[in-house]
Amino acid sequence: MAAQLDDLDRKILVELQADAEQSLDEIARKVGSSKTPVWNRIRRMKEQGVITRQTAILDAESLGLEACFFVLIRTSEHEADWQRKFLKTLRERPEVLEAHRLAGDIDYILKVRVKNARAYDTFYQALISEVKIYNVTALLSMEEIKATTVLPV
Amino acid sequence: MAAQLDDLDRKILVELQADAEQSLDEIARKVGSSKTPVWNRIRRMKEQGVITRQTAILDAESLGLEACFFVLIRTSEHEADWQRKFLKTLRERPEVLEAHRLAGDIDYILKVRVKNARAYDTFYQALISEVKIYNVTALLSMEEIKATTVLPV
DNA sequence: ACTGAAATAAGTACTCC
DNA sequence: GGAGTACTTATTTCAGT
Repeated sequence: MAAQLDDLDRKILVELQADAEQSLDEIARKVGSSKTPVWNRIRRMKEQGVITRQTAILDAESLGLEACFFVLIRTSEHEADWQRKFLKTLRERPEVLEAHRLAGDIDYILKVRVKNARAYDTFYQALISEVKIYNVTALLSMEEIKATTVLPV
Repeated sequence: MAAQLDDLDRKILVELQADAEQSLDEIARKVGSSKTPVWNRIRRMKEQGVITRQTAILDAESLGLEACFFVLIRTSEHEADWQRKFLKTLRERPEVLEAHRLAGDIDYILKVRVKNARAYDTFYQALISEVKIYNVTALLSMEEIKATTVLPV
């Protein structure tokens, strides 16, 4: 699954993660190469799935999404049918930004972005009405210390 | 802090979040407008900070980052000096993708992406050697069910 | 694989409505 | 505030090394 990447590829990825709006010329200059090889490598990395997509990152506060919760979920149900329904709900709800199935004591963790605590409660009520959940702990974020999409390459 | 956005602004944000590589013409067509207003609105939203930046999203697996941990941290220290050092450490470490200060029982939550469990342990040892921490629980992700940068607009 | 240049397409700015 | 258009700049392709 891990792609073969050389130093030049990695330098290009650093630049694209920092700012995907830079022109090819600019990226080429920064990584010490020229347009064509940079372009060919970007194309190859897109084909290989190393570069998934290019997106605009928005400021949650500006959109009025001022509350962020991490939700720890324990469940008693582990049947295929229950899980399918649960996962479907998570994928469909736009306020769920992340969802992971965990090893150990806690079964799932979610990251949920909403307008305020009331909106979280609405989400929570909807979630537990759709699927049976044994135990839920919501952790309220007071301060986003760091949030980056930049992976170390 | 919340910006005033109309329907057209929101439609543009939907498109930019879905795929920031689309041309202005394409976005204009999809949102039912023309180049000039779309361009002016994008520029305005960048100035206002609604659009933070544009970035390439990479596939963690392709980069060999196969392990993801959520780290719950309790601390006995709440002095300004300790906190400054702790936050500095988190911001400097590229494997820490997210860090939030929480309300309640648990003080901090981190999202950490590393190559494997051994790499996590290296990170953990480095962290606790730099700052005094009362209690740490690491939750290992078995499966990334959902991970999106798309905010509901 | 990289260089350089040519062809195509997109971004930017201006005028008019 | 939006449409149309002219101008500038970037992306993409291709021949040559």
